[in-house]
Amino acid sequence: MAVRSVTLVDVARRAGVSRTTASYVLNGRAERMRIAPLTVERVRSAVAELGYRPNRSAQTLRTSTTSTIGVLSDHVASGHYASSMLTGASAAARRADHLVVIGESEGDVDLEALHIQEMLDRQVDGIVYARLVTSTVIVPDSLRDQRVVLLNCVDEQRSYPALLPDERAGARSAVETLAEAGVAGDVWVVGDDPTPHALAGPLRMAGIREALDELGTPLAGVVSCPWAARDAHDAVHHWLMSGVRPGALVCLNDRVAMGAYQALATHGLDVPGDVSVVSFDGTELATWLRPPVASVELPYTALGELAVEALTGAEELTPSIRWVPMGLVPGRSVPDRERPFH
Amino acid sequence: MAVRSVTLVDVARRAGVSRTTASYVLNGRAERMRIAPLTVERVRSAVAELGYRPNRSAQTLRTSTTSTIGVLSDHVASGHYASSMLTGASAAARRADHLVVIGESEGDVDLEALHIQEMLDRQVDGIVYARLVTSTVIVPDSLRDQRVVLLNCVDEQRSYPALLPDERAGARSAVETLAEAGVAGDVWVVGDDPTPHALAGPLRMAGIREALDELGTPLAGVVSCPWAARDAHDAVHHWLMSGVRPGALVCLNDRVAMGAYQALATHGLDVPGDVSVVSFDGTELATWLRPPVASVELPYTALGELAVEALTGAEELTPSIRWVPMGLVPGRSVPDRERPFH
DNA sequence: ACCACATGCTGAATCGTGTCAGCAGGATAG
DNA sequence: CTATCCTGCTGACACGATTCAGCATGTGGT
Repeated sequence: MAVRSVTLVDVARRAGVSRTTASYVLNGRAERMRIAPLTVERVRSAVAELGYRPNRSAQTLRTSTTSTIGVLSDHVASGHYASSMLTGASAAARRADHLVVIGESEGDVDLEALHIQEMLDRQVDGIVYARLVTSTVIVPDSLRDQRVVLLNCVDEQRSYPALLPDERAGARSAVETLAEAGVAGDVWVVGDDPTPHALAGPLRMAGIREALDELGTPLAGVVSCPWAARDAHDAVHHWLMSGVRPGALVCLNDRVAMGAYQALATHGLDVPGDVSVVSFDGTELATWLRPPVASVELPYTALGELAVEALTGAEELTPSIRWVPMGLVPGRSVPDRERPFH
Repeated sequence: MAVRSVTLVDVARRAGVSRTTASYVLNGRAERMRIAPLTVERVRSAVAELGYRPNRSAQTLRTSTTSTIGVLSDHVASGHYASSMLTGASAAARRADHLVVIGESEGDVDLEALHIQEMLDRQVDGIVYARLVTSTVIVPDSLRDQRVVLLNCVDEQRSYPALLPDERAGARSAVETLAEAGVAGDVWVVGDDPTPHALAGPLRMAGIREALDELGTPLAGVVSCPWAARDAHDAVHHWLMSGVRPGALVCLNDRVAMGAYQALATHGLDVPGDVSVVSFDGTELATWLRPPVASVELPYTALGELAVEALTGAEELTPSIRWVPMGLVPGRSVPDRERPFH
């Protein structure tokens, strides 16, 4: 701070060349500008000896680029998993020599506007507009004409590039997991579509129905409840009281699966002995249950990475939806076909 | 982008004054510089009419300040709760008209060094050096002479200001919760200190022991296990097999509590009817258990806020540890004295 | 001997702002 | 009438980089 830092002039002086030449070397224009290899070498070693680091603000002032990506989200944190989106974003940013600045709107439009203003003032090179829960959004006008990628959401006009988890394919793989294990008996879904703008529910349901239909074993039914552990417990508990004995449960998220586990235990039903269970989200919670539940993973890390890669890459951004594959976090909640009685 | 943005020159021209005068007005130096009130007004309205926003990079180039705080962490995400630290940081930053840039080192020293370099290159006004798990750290040399606040960690030399959860007081309040509920029978701790540099375990143990000693009912014993659901289940399960019947369990974190719940259920023990349970961390997991477990909350949001406030504030940063209070997330895992039988 | 051309480099303008030093002109003092 | 002071403003340099246009010098062709 106190010591005046090394500037390009210092480097140039040390290398015995002009500032211009030094600049060309550092910006990889040495070739095109016909700088002699020997001179290039002199500049390079001057940089190394002096520990020169370019002043980012000065560069920004000239070039209007900052090597910075803004990530704007309604809730960075609250969702246990969503924050791994930041992990992905941060990693991708580093690879591209960028930095990530974050803004959390907490669902408040005014707060969001302020964050956007701050980011634009700082001339971020691109903005990731993210939602915790997959949903349809109205992108603020202030982002028009900016480099924007929507993460886990889409705008109604489809005028921005968007990244969404491929829930449909994910749902199919959940059903396939059950099929491969040779699950006998009826397959039921637990949960339903809770909020109006949320997209995951319907897509998951569609994928499940499709896959089951193709297998010739249509969905036995749906136990409807909000996507929370407590609600799921109560719903499944009452449902089991009626005497139904399902072969498998497809829980629409891990918290629902947790509630279902609790209810199954109360009724003396063993997982996977009596009932198989698969779930969605792939949170750590899935691994904490006994037995761990097989869960279709929300690809938050990949979403974060892909979004930042799109923004830092040179390619044009085209408005279109990209469906990001969901992996399966394996569990012991489905019988193992190889060793069925282990 | 295409349209050249409004600069201070435009404002000055419109107000019919020099750039200097406009600058003085905007920096609140009008008074000291004896700018006539009428002139001030003219500049103000020119700013409003033109929608002028100062160019941050140009300001930085002159002043060497960026109104930006860097948050450097080993794992922003993986810990379900830690990310609320970012929520706090982001909120506090907004209040101070600052922005937060993040860097996740994933425990890799080289990666950390790169992130630090990027942040220093961008001349952040301060850095929050954070750890997911409370621990003793060695702060990289590159941060010497920078404005740094340690969050959830301390350096051995105690040469930086540090924020730590007040685990000791938190542990006492956990025990008090049990005492107030009139818990009968022996109190046992589940868990132990798992990793060498982690600080939370010993502090929690110390607080628990102190509080119990003061109550005249010393700790009955410790069921030792790593801080994970599965390990806790196995440990508690085996322990219960030996016939012990505890009055209350103090679980050293929520995942341990989850494992303990599973084992208690296997042995037909009811919470809180047969055994009371309190826990630490205050994650959402605590609320998902049946019944929800009372848990001493890690104050991540507050830590984030306080760290950023310290860095954006004008006060000197003094090397010292500040213990941040931990709240109690209420649960139904302890009998309610008012209505003991529900 | 002359022009054309390639080679290897540099001078100077520019980005938008902050701020020191100083300048006109009127009021006041001696 | 001159010297001094205050009021209200402005000129010009600096921050550290990028980049266009141009300037010597050598080299080959006719």
